Amino acid sequence: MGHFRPMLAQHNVTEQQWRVLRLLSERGQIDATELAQGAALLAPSLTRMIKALEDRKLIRTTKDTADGRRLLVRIDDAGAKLLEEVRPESLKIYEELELRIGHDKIEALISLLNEVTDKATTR
Amino acid sequence: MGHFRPMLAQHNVTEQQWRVLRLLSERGQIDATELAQGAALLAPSLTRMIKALEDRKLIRTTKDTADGRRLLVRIDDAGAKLLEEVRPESLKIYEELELRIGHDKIEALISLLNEVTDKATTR
DNA sequence: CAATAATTGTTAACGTGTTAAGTATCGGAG
DNA sequence: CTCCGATACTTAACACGTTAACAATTATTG
Repeated sequence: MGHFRPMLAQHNVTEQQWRVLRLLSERGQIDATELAQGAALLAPSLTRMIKALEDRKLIRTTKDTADGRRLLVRIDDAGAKLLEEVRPESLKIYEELELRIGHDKIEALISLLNEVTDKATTR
Repeated sequence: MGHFRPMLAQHNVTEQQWRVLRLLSERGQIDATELAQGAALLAPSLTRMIKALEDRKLIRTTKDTADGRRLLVRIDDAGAKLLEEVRPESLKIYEELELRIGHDKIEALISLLNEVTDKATTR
């Protein structure tokens, strides 16, 4: 991820915040729990992040009227704009990494990691 | 590492602190830079940790007389004792993991990770 | 030898990971 | 309808990762 961080830093966004924004861009309006799962964040981290991102108008939140416990989150204009600005460069970095490491090895690594974390978690 | 943390938590030591203590136990007295490299820690993290561990008498430090910039670190009695207490249980956990995942896959994973991080780091 | 550069470590500021405890709301059993 | 457990977050406390700026010491160069 060290390859992406400089680019993200220029936009004052962290890796995790970027992940959250991309997820919101893909899925539209979702609740915090789904967001946490999708972005691989724990609830406390997400709570902090939502505040920060909302202050910067990158996202917007509303309480679910049907279930008062749920917090619905969606991307805001500034967030969508940021993603647009970052996209071309991020695609380029991905391509470079894939070129350097090789598609097969990336697949193999992801597969092994999934298997291991799965078995290691299955107590 | 989630398997080790509960055990380490009982001794009020983090994963990283454990790594530092093991390294000191293996290598004897070494300077902070070597320690940081060996334990995969950045200098600022190590600075904080050294203070914490020294307060708890788990390690001891002295300034290098030959080179006044260097800080020499070695394990202290309480630290060695802690390692002794943790060792049997940690060996057991390693065995369980190896049993569950399989030796070959662990090797394959380590090899792939090394290769990938190497290539990904080479600019 | 003096000025400057490089090395070693520290401090500060911020964001995140992790655990535990707390609040608010929902849902179901009695 | 009420109580009570479950769910969805929030808050707090502490440790680490990361970057940048800084201090102290050593090495180099002119």
